[in-house]
Amino acid sequence: MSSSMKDVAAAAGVSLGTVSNVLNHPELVAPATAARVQAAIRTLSFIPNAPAQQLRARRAKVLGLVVPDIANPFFTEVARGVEDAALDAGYVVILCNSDARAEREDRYLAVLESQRVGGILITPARKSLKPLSRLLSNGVAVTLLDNEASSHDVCSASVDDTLGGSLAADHAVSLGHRKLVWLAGPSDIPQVADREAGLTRTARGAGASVQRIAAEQMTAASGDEAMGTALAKGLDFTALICANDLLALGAIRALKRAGLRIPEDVSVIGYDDIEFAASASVPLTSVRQPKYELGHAAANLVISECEDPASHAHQRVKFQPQLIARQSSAQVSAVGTLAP
Amino acid sequence: MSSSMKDVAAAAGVSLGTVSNVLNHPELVAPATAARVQAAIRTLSFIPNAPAQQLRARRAKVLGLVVPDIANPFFTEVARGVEDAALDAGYVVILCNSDARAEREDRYLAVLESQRVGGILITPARKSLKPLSRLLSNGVAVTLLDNEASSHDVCSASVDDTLGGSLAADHAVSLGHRKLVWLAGPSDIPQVADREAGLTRTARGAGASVQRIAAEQMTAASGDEAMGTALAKGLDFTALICANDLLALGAIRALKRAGLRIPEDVSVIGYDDIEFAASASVPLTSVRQPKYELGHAAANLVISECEDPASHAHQRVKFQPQLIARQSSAQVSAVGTLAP
DNA sequence: TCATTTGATTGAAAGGTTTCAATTGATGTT
DNA sequence: AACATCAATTGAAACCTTTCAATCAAATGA
Repeated sequence: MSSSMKDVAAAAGVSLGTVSNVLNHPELVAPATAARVQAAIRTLSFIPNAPAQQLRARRAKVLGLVVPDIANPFFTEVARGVEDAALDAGYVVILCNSDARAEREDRYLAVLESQRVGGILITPARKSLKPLSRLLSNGVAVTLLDNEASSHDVCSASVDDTLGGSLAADHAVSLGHRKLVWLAGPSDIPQVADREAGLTRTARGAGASVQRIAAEQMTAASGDEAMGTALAKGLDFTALICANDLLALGAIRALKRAGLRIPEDVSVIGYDDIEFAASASVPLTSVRQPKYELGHAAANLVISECEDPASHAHQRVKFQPQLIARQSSAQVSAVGTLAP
Repeated sequence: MSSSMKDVAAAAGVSLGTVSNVLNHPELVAPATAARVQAAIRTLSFIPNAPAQQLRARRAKVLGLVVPDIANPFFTEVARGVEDAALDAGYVVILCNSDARAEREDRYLAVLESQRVGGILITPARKSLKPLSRLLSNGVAVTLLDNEASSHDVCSASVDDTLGGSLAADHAVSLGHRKLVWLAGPSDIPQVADREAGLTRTARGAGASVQRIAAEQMTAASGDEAMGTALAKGLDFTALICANDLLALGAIRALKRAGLRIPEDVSVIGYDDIEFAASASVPLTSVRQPKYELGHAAANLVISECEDPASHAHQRVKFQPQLIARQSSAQVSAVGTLAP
């Protein structure tokens, strides 16, 4: 059905090599010939066979995008940025949700290796870059997404999470809060660890206390559960800072169930500023990250490495977060909140 | 760097064909030989070259997923279903956001044709299947996603949108509402048209009136804008039914800005039941669609066609929607709402 | 023992592209 | 008229896999 360069060559009465030259090195071929070949391409509606090109080139114009969960609006927007950059450069994106599980991540990395993708954008499920070393030594371009590179053989695009944590703490403190609760996610997520570090440093520096709660996953359901459990045990605080907006949305549900008013009894601050933060039951104060830009920048980094590995210098792009104040946070009230 | 079957053959002291047989037809090779080959595969950590396999097979174990916008949580969940089914079957998914624009969709279809993908899952940007005919005649398996097939050369997986519209109308009517507003999206989206048809038929059958407003896109921003404009012009209604949840979330913002209370002054009903519907400023009554299942089923349809095109019979899988009542809808109040 | 069957392995071809050394034909130089 | 130069085109090899007809060796049957 679909025609090959051989068919085009026959139709135009030239050799295979010439067709290839028309496509890849037009300056080498006589204008008249080129026109004849182009005409043949159109009449046969020839479309190049990408797998054959990939076989020849030993690298595919394909990127693997490995994220914990595309259902998290943060990553959804990042993905849009990645995809737009990829399409512009003639690349295609394979979507890989690791569910933050090492086993599933490994499975995908093997698939991507098999596909001979040119580059991988990954928000790793674990700290070590070991699982990526095979790929790296095979010349696959790897860029860390929303993680800062610690080693020197990869690029990274990230947002300053320490600063973000600090911004959240500043905001709470400036509103008079001194008893903070930090709703963290799994402790092995580096972004969460950085936010926590920035938060606690800034909060304690300002004389505020920080109690730590951990949710099992970075989801609303998990945030609801963790907050519910903590409230049941008793908790003395006036502000809640969450590792991301999904946790915050879940936590708000738990707080409301416990009869607490937001922001009168508790101020809540999220992280990411997902689109739904603004339409939440209480519009959520949050630390905004430039999500689309993050994805776009990361994709451009890998692509540039793919296109010209020799002259590529690894880079670390770091964006700045920004605090967006909404109704979920307010001046601390005169009366304290519940004790056990 | 990375080793080929040739290397494995050399290491194991057998021919290329034997290595291939170990991988694809193990029953043909002597156990001892097989073991030797497997050992070589492990020591060389051989991973098959997918592009070469694809070239040979003339079809890649790759699916194209073409959706209007992955940032819409509805499609995000659908995508998760697709991806999980694909991974289980050893397929990989290329993510394509068409932005509901024909031009971008066409661009992606060309890319997917070039990639020689085995199958395509698509929520088309336009009614006609013309743009897909090339693919179809090249033997690519196509399954319509969230659209019912009208022709007989494709499978489809969809949700009964007419019923969904009807459920929404029933709900409003049963709460005593007689003046409904339908906040539609672009009129060329078939899902929206079906929902509207079900809605108006049921509503009028019950003696309720339906006024129509249209948003330009299926996004919260667009819903906010359309609702705001309509309210400014004056509107007499007690219930608002929206073509999807994003529109509803946006419309709620506009309603609140106009000083209307939900559900006291206006009942609002969404569509999709995205995760955030429950955490919205007013928990949203919505028509739930089995999103993950939809994606999963659609992916399994294409995959089964890819695997065995000969014995494949095209199918139309249709899911049932379900109304989820939350706080945004309530019994109509004694007093009417605002008139111009 | 020879012929036949069975089981295991091999070698070569095909799939579509790109690259590069080699060839052709024409133009310009002496 | 013989030669060098240059532009345009060609042919073949390589990328890696799968398939299938062909080969080989051992075992079975007569």
